[in-house]
Amino acid sequence: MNLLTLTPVDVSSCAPEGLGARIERPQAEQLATLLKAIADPTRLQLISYINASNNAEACVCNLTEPLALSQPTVSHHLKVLADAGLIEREKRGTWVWYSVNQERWQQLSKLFEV
Amino acid sequence: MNLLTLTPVDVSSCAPEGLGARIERPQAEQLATLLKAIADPTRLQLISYINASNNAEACVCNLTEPLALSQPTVSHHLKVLADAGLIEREKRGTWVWYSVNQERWQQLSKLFEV
DNA sequence: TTCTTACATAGACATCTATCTATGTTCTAC
DNA sequence: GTAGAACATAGATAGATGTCTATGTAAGAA
Repeated sequence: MNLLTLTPVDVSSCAPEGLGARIERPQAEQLATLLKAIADPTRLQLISYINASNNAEACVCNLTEPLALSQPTVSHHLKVLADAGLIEREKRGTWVWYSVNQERWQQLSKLFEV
Repeated sequence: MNLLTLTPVDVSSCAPEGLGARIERPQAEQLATLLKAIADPTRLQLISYINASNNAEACVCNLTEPLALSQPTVSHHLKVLADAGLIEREKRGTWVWYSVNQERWQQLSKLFEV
C-alpha cells in the first residue's frame, strides 16, 4: 500500500466541520495520511528550514548538511511532504527547489479550530 | 522508550514562531510526538465522536461499538490522546468520561499559521 | 462477601516506517 | 560524447505502532 494517496486530500471538503462533527472512516484515513506527513521530527524541521530560507525555498543540497542526514533520506522526506501537497517542487537546471504550499497549511490550521 | 512524554508539550513555548523559523531537533521531536497522537484515523474519529456527543463528552463504552474496535484498543488510543494533553479524563462512578481539551487544540491551530 | 460492569494493563504479533547503501537518471560543462 | 554534479529510486534492516486476547483493578449491587 502507498504511504500517501497520489491526489492530496482536500481538508475542507473531506471534513467541512473540522473535528466538531463525526467523521467516518474513509475521511479519517485521508486526514490521518495528511497528518502523518507532518508528524515526524525530520519533516517538521525540513518545513521550518525551507520557510526560513531565502525566498522561502531550498534545494536538497541546502538541507542535508544542517539536518545531518543522507541525501536519499532527505529526498524521501521531501517526497512524502510533496505527495501530501504540503510542499511544492520546481526543477531549475540541475537543482530542485522546494517551497511550502501556504494555502494547504491554512487548511490544516482550520481543521483544529474545534 | 515511551510513546509520549509524560508532561505534554507546550506548543507555544516550544515553537513560538510556529514553523516560520528554524526549529531544532529537540523541539521538532516534541512537536512530532504531539502530532503523532492525532495522526491516526481511529484517534481522529474518537475526537470527532467525543465532540459530537452530549455535553461534548463520552465514556469508553459509548465509543467501542460505533468504531467496531475492542475495548482495550479504544482505551489504548484514549490514553495516547490523554498523555498528549489533547483530551481529559474524569472518573464518575464506574464510568470514565473523556472530553476534548479545547485550549490545546487552539495551540495546535496556531502552529500551522505559517 | 461475592458478582458484575467498566475500564486499564500486559504481552504478542503483523505491519509500517525511518534510515542507510547502492544505483539510476537528468542536467551542465567541457 | 564524456565526466561530474544534483537528485531520485530500489532494496534492506532495525525499530515503532495498531490491534488483538488475556488478565488485573476498581466501583456498585445484592
